[in-house]
Amino acid sequence: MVSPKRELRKVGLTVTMSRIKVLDVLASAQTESRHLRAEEIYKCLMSTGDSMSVGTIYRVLAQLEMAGLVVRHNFDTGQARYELAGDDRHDHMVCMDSGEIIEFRDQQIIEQQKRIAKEQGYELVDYRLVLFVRKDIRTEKSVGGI
Amino acid sequence: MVSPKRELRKVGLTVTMSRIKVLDVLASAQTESRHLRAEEIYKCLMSTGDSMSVGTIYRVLAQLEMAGLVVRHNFDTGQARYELAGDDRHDHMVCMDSGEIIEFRDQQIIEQQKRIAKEQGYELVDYRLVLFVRKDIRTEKSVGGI
DNA sequence: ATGATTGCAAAACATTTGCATTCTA
DNA sequence: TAGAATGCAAATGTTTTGCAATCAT
Repeated sequence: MVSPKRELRKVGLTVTMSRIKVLDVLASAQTESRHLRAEEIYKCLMSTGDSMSVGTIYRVLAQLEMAGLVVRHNFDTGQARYELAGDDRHDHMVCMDSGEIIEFRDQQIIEQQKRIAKEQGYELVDYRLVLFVRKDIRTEKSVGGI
Repeated sequence: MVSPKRELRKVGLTVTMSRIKVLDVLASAQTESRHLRAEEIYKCLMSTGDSMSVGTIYRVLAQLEMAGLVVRHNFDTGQARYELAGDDRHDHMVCMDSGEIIEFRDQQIIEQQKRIAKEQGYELVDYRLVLFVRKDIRTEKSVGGI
């Protein structure tokens, strides 16, 4: 994210402190590959003295998501997690032991999905893919009995 | 599902009216390839005169899920949807126009995922895959700019 | 100035839980 | 009969929203 202000203008949103602050928090979290919940963004802002109401955070996130600047995830059942949308579309794997979230990109899997959709007479518009993984200890295991 | 009672005993759950009724509703919904929300199960039971508290429905669904008799999905952000667990592991695509949910099975995509996990030094334990699709009208479109 | 944005608190919503009652084995 | 399951309602946790005050252009 070059400049929050520029990004906001580019997508037709007015430049406000709230939006800039939320983008800043997400940007700094991104360098650590973190995916934040609204509550975490709120606490993060509070800790730096930037107060903002939770309601506003949700509103800002919704607007940024609609504008395509932010992506919302639902890894687990529970709270949504947010991250900056980059040029690089990627998916996630979640380590079931450590809770660590690993990002990955794989063109092949997207092609497969397009193929599957087409086989049913549909066109792929979007998808959600999350892999639940464990450190590879050379154990032969299958998924869902397959 | 051969017999709800037998299934319940098999997984070590006592046979109660609530559990049987919920399994029945899910079984009849399954023939229409429906994935029900707790609220829908509740209404379905009410409409046939079988009253059951919402709290119980959630408790029963949680138990059935832990026992492996039921699978919980989170297609959209919002309420969870439940379906009977069958022997056949399958994934879903959601039509963005009609809201229709199509089930599909594809071994190739699972192999791809195993490969991706392994490339990162992990072992695939489970995954969530949902394709968002639209009736194929021969429009060339790409996903996420890819 | 004016329309969009925000704070605040209440509302909405799905889901969970405590406790007394009822049911299963 | 004992222990598990249920109804009911209150509690929870996340997210949304109405309205008056404030801000961006």
